[in-house]
Amino acid sequence: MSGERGHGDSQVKTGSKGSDTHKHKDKHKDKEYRHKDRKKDKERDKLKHNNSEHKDHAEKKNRDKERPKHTDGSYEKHGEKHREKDKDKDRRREDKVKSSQVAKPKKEKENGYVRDISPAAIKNEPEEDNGFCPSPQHNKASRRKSDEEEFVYKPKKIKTEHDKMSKKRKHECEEEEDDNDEEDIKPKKKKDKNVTEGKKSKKDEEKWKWWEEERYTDGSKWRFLGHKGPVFAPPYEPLPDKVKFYYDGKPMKLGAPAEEVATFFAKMLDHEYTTKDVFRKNFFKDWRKEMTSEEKSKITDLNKCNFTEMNEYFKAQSEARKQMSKEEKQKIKEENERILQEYGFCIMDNHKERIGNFRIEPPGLFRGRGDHPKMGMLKRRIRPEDIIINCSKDSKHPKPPPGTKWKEVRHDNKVTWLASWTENIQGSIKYIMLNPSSRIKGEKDWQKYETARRLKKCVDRIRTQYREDWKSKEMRIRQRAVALYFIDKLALRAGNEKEEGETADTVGCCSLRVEHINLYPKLDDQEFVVEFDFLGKDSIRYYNKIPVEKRVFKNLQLFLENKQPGDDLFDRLNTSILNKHLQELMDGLTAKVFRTYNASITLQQQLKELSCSDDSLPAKILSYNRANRAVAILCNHQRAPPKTFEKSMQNLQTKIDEKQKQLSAARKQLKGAKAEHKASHDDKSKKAVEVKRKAVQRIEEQLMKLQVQATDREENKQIALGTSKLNYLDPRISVAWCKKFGIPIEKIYNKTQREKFAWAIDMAEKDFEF
DNA sequence: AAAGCCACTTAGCATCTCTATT
DNA sequence: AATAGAGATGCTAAGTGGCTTT
Repeated sequence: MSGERGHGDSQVKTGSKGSDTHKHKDKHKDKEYRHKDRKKDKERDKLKHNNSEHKDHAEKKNRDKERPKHTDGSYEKHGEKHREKDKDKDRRREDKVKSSQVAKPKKEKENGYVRDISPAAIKNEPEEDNGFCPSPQHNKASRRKSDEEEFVYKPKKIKTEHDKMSKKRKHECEEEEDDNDEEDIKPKKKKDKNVTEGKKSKKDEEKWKWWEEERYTDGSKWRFLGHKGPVFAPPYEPLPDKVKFYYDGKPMKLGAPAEEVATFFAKMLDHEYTTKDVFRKNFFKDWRKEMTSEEKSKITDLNKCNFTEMNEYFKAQSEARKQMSKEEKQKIKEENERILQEYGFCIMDNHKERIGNFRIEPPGLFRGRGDHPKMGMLKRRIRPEDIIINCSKDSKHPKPPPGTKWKEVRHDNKVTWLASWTENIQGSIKYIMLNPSSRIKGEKDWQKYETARRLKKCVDRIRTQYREDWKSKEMRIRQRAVALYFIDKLALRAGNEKEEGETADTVGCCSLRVEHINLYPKLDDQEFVVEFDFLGKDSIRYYNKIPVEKRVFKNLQLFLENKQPGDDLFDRLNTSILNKHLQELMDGLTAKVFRTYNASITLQQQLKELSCSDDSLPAKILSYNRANRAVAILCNHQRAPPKTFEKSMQNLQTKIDEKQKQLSAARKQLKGAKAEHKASHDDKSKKAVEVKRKAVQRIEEQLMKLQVQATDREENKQIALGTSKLNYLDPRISVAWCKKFGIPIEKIYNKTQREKFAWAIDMAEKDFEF
C-alpha cells in the first residue's frame, strides 16, 4: 500500500517557489472576480439542486480577505495593541478562573466521552483544600474510573496499586516528609532532600506508573502545582571596544540597545536570510527603533552598515568555546546541570516532573519558515513583567528576580502550563509546559491513540458515507466529502484559514486553492489523475500525482468551474464545518485523527508485511525503518538533506568505487588462477583457485553491503522519520512488534523516546492490535 | 457566523554530544 | 588524540481545534 500512497515524483523542498510572489499579486485581481463567480455559483447550485439553503460561506471568506490589512506591522504597535487587549483579557480571565473554581455540576467531556460530574465529587475538593500531598483517598474521589470500553489495557488491581503508590509517593514528594500514611497535608521540612537525593528521587519518579491510576474527570489538570519559575536569557554583554561597527566605512560606537540588535544581525551574516529583502527591511525598521535619535539620524541605509568585524568576533568566540579545556567544559556542564536541577522540574500533584522548556526564549531576529512576511523582525527580550505564572495557591510561589515583578500569578488548574508570555511578532502566547515523559502529556498522547483506534472501528462506515456524499445534491456536502476523501486517503492536514500577510502562504486540505491542483483525465496510462502541488506546514512542499475515482474527478471539475487560480477549491467548506460534521460521525473525531489513524495503521500493516522471523536482527530493524519510512512518506515528513550529505555520500561512493576496483582485481586474479589450474591441473593451483574464489565472494558481499547502505541513505535523504515516530505512530504497535520478534526496545526507541513512551512499553504485549 | 483568543500538538532545523575511525 | 559523522537534544515556529466574544 505504501506504493499506492507514495508520492509520485521526488519531492523538492522549496522555501519559496519561484512563482510565489507572482501568485500573491495575482490574488488581489482574482478576488475581484470572485463576487461574480459566487453569483454564478449560487445560480448553478440552485439550478442543480433546488433545495440548497446554504449560507454563502465564500462570500464571507472573501470579505475577510478584502479587509484592509494594516501595512504597518510595527511591533510597537503590536505591543501596544496587545497590552491594551491584555488588560481586557486579564479581567476576563479572572472571572473565568473564579467561576471555574466554583464547583459546577456540569457535563464534561474527556477522552471523547461525556461524563456526569456529580457535585459531590467536586465538593470533595474544595478550593482551600488543594492539598499539597493529598491522600490517595482524597485523590481518588477526583480521579476518574478507568474506562473499560476505551482502554483495552485496564489497570489491574487499582486499589492495591493505589495504596502502594500512596506510600511511595510520600518519599517522592520532595517537600513532604512524614511516613505516616494517614494524613494528607504535611509541613515541609526536608528542603534539602532533593539536592542530596536528587538522583534517587528522579529515578523513583521514572518508575511512577501514572497509567495505572485513575484520571481527573472534572476537566482539571492538577490539584497541586509548584515550581521555581522560568530561567531568563542572560543579559546583554556589550562588545569589547576593539570590535567595531562601521557605517559608511567609518567606525561608529553604538549604544547598548542598538548594539545588541546589531549583534543579532551580525551573527547571522553567513545565513542567506540576511540577503533577503524582506528580512533586511524588517530588521532595519526594528533596529532603528532601538537607536538613539543621534544614531537614527546617522544610520539611514542598511547597505552602508558593515558588521563583519562583529561577525568575526562571534566566530572567534565560538571557536574559542570549542577549544576550551576539558575542565572548563566540565564546569559549564555542571553549571547547566545545576540549573536543570533547580528549575527543570516541578511538583505536580504528588510527583516531581520534568519541565519541557524552562528557559525563556532569548531575544533575537525572528526567523520564520518559508516566505515569511515578518522575517527579520526583532523578537524582543522577555522580562519578568511579561510573565504570567501559573501554580497552585498552596505552593510556594516562584520568586521573580530581585527588583522585578511577575505580570501576574494565577492559579488555573484547568490548564497545564506553568508560565506564559505574549510574544511580539504574531502576538501569540508562548507557554512553559511539561516534558513529554510527564503524566499530563502522556495521558493526552495515550488518549489520542485511543481516539484513532475508535476511528478504526467506524472508518468503513465513514468511507461509505463520504462516497455516498459525492453524489449529494448540495455543493457543500460534495465539497465536504471530497475534502474528507483527501484527508483520509492522502493524510492531508485540515487546513485552517490563516490571516493573509501575517504568515507564509501555506495551505492544508480545506484551504487548498485552485492553483494547487491540476486535473488530468488521462496521464500516461492512468485515468483521472489529480496533481497536487502546494506548500504545507512549515512551507514544506507537497507534490503528488494520484489517480482518483471518477466521481471525485468529476466533482473537482465542478468545483473548479468559473474560478480563478487564487480562489478556494472548497469554497463552501472550512475546517470548522468539516469538524462539526466529523463530530457527528464519531465522538471526538476531527480531521487530524485521520492522520494519526492512517499513520498507525500503515505502520502496523507494513510491519506485518515486511518482517520475517527468520531475518537477522539488522534485517528486522531495516524492515522496521522501511515501515516507518512508508509512514513518513504518507505524512510528507521531509527534511533538508543534511549539510554534509553530499560529502558523506561521496565518501561512501569512493569506498564503493574502491571496492569495485578491488573486485575486478580479485576477479582477474581468479581468472588467472583458473587458467593456471587448467594448464597444470595440479592440487596447488586448484587450492589457489579456491582461495581466489573466496576472496571474490567476500569482496562482493562487502560491496553489496556498501551499496545497500548507500541506497538506504539516499532513500532517507529527504525523509524525516522522527516526526511520525514521535507524534503519529501508536508506540504500542512498535512495542508489540519488538516483543513478538524478540527485539530489544532500545533498538527502536532511544532513551528520550523510551521515557515518553514508558506507558506503552509497560502495557503493550506482543499481541497488541492497533 | 465570523473573529478572536487560547491551549495544546506537531514540525524541521540548529546545535550539542557521543561514538567510531583514523 | 583528533576528527568526522551520526544521533540526541534543544529550540521555537506553525499548525489544529475548542471556546468565547462580537
